[in-house]
Amino acid sequence: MKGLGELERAVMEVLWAREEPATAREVGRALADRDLAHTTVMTVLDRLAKKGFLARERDGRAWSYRPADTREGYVAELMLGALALSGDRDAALAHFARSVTGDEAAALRRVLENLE
Amino acid sequence: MKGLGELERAVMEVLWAREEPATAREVGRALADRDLAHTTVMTVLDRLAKKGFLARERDGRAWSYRPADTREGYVAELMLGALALSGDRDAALAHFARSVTGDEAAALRRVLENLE
DNA sequence: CGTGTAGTACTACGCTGTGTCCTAGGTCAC
DNA sequence: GTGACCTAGGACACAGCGTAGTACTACACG
Repeated sequence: MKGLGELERAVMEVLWAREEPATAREVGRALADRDLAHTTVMTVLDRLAKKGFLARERDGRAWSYRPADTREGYVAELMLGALALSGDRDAALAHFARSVTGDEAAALRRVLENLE
Repeated sequence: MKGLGELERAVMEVLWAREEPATAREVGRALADRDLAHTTVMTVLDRLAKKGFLARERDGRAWSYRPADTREGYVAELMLGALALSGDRDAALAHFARSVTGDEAAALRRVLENLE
């Protein structure tokens, strides 16, 4: 699992934040503050689709994009990727557990208890 | 927290695997199968030190390098970095907790219980 | 003492990934 | 048909990383 670039992540944010799929035009509008050329948005969308982060389907003449995975899923993937770099996964997990905030540790505990 | 490159990580592995600090020559020997030029090893060591992953001190004429952090610490940092990308940290943590193996979940649970 | 060995600093080059955009060309509404 | 809108594909710059050469310094041994 590779991390994404700055713009790529911003684009994913836009798509994760909507329920609906979006066209390049719409994503561009959502990123209006960046003042990007339309083709820039298209290129990024295209690359993200090629990398499997987005699925696309026709919407009239245009393509409509939607995330292939949830944001949480993506983050979890990244975390697993980091974990995989470790020789001693348990030790790394322990270190990690001690690094999150108390509230998060509690949240984690709750999830783990309800796991089965 | 940025991820490291292939060679950079390999070099870190070498240093994490030893108790003692090591010189460029020693690291090069440990990576003998890669058949790297001595200067290549030095460059990588230098970059890692500049990035803060290694600390170095004089050892005769040569520099001796040792990791600035443990491997588990590094992995935990990476995982936290990934987590920080999430809008909803708890949701991402939950997703993550459900992604690790059962044994790892148990290990996590143990750590979290002793944390309180 | 000279010469080789080993060490350092500095510079460089190619490849890949990412941000950025242009140009050329198709299509639909009016 | 003309304009608005869309796409595909190519392009270019910049950064990060793998890789290494050069130039210079210091020590050890014959």
